[in-house]
Amino acid sequence: MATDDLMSKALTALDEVDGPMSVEVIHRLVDVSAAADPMTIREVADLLDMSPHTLRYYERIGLVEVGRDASGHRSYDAEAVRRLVFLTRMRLSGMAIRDLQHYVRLADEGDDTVPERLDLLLEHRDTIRRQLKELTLSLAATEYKIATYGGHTGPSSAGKA
Amino acid sequence: MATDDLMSKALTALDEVDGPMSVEVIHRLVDVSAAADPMTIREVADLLDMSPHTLRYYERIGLVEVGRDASGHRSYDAEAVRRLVFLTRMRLSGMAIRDLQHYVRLADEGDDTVPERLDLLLEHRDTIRRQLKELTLSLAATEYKIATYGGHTGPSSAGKA
DNA sequence: GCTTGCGTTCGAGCGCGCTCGAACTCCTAG
DNA sequence: CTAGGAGTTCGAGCGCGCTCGAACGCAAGC
Repeated sequence: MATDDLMSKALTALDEVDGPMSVEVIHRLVDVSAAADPMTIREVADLLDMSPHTLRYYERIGLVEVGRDASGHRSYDAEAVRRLVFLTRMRLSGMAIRDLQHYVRLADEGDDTVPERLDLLLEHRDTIRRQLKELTLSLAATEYKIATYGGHTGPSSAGKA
Repeated sequence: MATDDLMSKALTALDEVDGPMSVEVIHRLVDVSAAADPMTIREVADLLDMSPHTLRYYERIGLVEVGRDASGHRSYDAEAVRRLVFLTRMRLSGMAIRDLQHYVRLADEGDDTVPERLDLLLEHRDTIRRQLKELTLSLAATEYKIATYGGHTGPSSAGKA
């Protein structure tokens, strides 16, 4: 499959900014959260850069099922983590919680719903593409404005304040 | 100035999808709302793809000043339209209303605040770049998932339903 | 003249996606 | 034995960005 294409695509998007997080992000992206053993809520929260509050919220609205350990604490297995990685990736690209609930419901209904899920994904892909275009325009507009203000349009403003 | 660069950049982002709106969008982008004479709220709303409600809201929270005609109706002059084009462009790239209020306040204070405005723009530019990366990752993830579901990763799903 | 339609002001309401506080349980370290 | 810290459940609250409804004004067309 064209996984390498996707990878290189993703990697080219990672030049410049951020730097040290690129590897981590790629791992998250393809859910190489490999680790077999269950994680605590804190660990998952740190991994996905979200709060434990939000993780509990996602569970309670039915986005993910999470087991408990002996003392009643949440225990996120590989499956749960995988799903959460996917969910946060979709959230980051603007998919509504409502739609994720729909998707998850379909996923839980089994293979019969693959076509419908595929449709949802294709639609979302188009949405992302539209967003990319809008953002690119906004970037151009912002850089244009920066130029009129006499700012240089360098790689980053990181070292300013 | 490097306006042509920005233009071609923006244009390359417009291939594929949408088609007929590209010219319109470019016009909006560089606020070639050229038209000298004032516009009605409906016209501005249509131009910017937003509701009259929202335009009134923007005015009331101080983002833009709008005059009235003889019968008390809003009359958007070129300046107001230019500002609204800019504001919606910033909104589309995720700048918070609060920040736009700040920016507008600075703009109304005169040229002394140009450096601070420049800072805000540089920061926003970086934000947009981060978003572009996140979105690109999400797109890769989505296409990956589509592939695992057996979908072809063509240019668009437009002709499906 | 009267309706229709688009505009006005004002304040309230809403959907989204968290976010928080209270009250409680459990484990661990000192 | 006790204090601290991290987890739990439950329901309520909040910030954002609109969005709407009510009551009204004005101007054009039948």
